[in-house]
Amino acid sequence: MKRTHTCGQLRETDIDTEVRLCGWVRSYRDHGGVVFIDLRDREGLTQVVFDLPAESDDAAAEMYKLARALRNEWVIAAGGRVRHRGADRINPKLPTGRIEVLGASLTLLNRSDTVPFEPDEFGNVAEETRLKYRYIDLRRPALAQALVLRHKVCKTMRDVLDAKGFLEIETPFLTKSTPEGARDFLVPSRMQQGEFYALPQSPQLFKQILMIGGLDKYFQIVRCFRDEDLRADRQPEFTQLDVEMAFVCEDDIIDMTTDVLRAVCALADRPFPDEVRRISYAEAMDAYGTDRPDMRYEMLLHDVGEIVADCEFKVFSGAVASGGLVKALAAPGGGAFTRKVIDGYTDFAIEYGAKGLAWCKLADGAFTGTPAKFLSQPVQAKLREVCGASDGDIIFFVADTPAKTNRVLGALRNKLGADMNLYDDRAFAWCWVTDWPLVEWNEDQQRWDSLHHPFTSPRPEDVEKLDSDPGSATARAYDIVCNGVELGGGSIRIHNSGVQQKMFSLLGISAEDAQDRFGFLLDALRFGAPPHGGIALGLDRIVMMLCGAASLREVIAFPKTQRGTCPLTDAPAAVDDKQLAELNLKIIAPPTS
RNA sequence: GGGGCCGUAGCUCAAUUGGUUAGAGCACCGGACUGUCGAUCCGGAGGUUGCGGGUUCGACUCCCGUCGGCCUCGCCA
Repeated sequence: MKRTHTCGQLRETDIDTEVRLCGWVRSYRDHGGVVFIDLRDREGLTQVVFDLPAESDDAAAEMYKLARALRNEWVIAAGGRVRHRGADRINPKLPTGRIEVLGASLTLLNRSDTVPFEPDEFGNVAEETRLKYRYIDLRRPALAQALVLRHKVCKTMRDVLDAKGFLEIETPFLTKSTPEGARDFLVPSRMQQGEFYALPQSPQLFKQILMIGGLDKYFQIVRCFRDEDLRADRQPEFTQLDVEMAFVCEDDIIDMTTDVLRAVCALADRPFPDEVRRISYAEAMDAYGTDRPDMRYEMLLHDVGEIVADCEFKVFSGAVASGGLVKALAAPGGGAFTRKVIDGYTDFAIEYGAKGLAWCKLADGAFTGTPAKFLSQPVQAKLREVCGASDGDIIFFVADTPAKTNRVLGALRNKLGADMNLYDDRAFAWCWVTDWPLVEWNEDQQRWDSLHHPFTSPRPEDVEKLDSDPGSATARAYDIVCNGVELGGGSIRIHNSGVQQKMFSLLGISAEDAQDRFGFLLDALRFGAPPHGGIALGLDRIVMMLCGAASLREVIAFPKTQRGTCPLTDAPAAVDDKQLAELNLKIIAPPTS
């Protein structure tokens, strides 16, 4: 039964070799006197030919009969000699297209029912069907190749880090709920009834403990769990490359990460810059309106508050007067946008929370649009200059609270960039976002929230600001961003118990609460914790980007639907009463379905 | 929790203003064919139009509800 080659392997140099291939019938072409079988495995496709046998040869006749009976997705082993196809029979679409195997033996290993869909590159099968029959979908070359790439990415990450002296160390999946950040997945404990483990949102605290334990230079390719609503780029379980080092500062982590990413991009044949640009959080927000700027194109945001502060257009001047932010974005050539297109952008802005979207078209040296008549000539001139706009362009304005203005106009910039084809789809624009604020004020909860997480260190010179002016304290945090997608983030951690306690108290976590939830960390920090820091990279997103996929589901073997279900296994599902009884649990409100 | 799109044969889709027998391609079954390569040709079978209710002489089509999928805002690093 053993195969000698894969279906993607044979070339002209293999001509006259006796081979044996195993795989799935992707298609069959029965010409009566000759039968072609396209045999597929995860490596590729090879054509096997069966010629009409001599009448006297019963064994060959039997084999030929079987060859004619083969159907799609049946599993076979076929042996024979490799031969050239002949100059006029070459299939340039296949890497193996210059050769074929002349079938001399054929074993039917298994039949297949008629498949619900053909696992080929044509067609467009409903996602749910693909997930339900994932074993068929996985035969699709694109999906198989994404998983091959994923494997190679993981291997490269391990090789690079191993060469740098890192240790891969596993951390628990059954751990403690720390209700910071995302919602936890909970696991009831049988032995400690009424108590729950939580699946880790990340191994954050364990890797810090490893540093304190002296196992500096740790990494792990690890599953993380977050019970939040799904998106195309968000699954409830996802994989991180998690790294932590002791005795380091920001540049050490950034350099290490850059080396990893450079190797990963090289393996996928993707460009990676010699030097990754760095941009501060403040600059990113100012010019791009987001903390994950898409640098594939310019078209920057401009703060025009000062220019319009005293203008007659109350939407602008009113926003400035009440401490808001007025920003503008000039779209080159946007003067040609129809009313319908502009209305579309207005709806888009409203989706993101804007009250509306003001715009002015520039033509013949003048502004048109709602705000135009309230903007004096000098104001119009300044807007032109600041936005770098000229006749034929359109300027969009958003006037709101600083956070909302940035959110809306930043999102609009992304949409315009895509709609107007402002960048090459194959471009990769990397940047590090640095100098993050340590905390931000949460208006709803009336408290400070950490931007990164509560274990991120402030800059040493900013520690005292935790008391005086927390909002102005800068964190030793950094995010790696590519094409407007956050691919990872990390920080230098707090390694001083007192500072950590101060941080908790700033975040409104009482001393008792802190001790209850993070006591083990606070204890550990008192027993010789070295300075340390690290980063976590989103593996799924990196692979998704490298293969240009539109969804995480294209790079995960067994992903969940948007409602967190698995059509293959039908998870999640009800459990036996016996199982519940062992856990001393009772379902009090049965699902209303 | 909100907004949007979608659900018709195994798969991908079509079906006029609400109109009489719901069509096509692929897959499947039977047949033909000695160089195809998403083979071709001839024939066949295949449907509770997601589900439940309603309006109507008549519903794939309109209305209400419900289930499911995808995108997205909120949420989430």
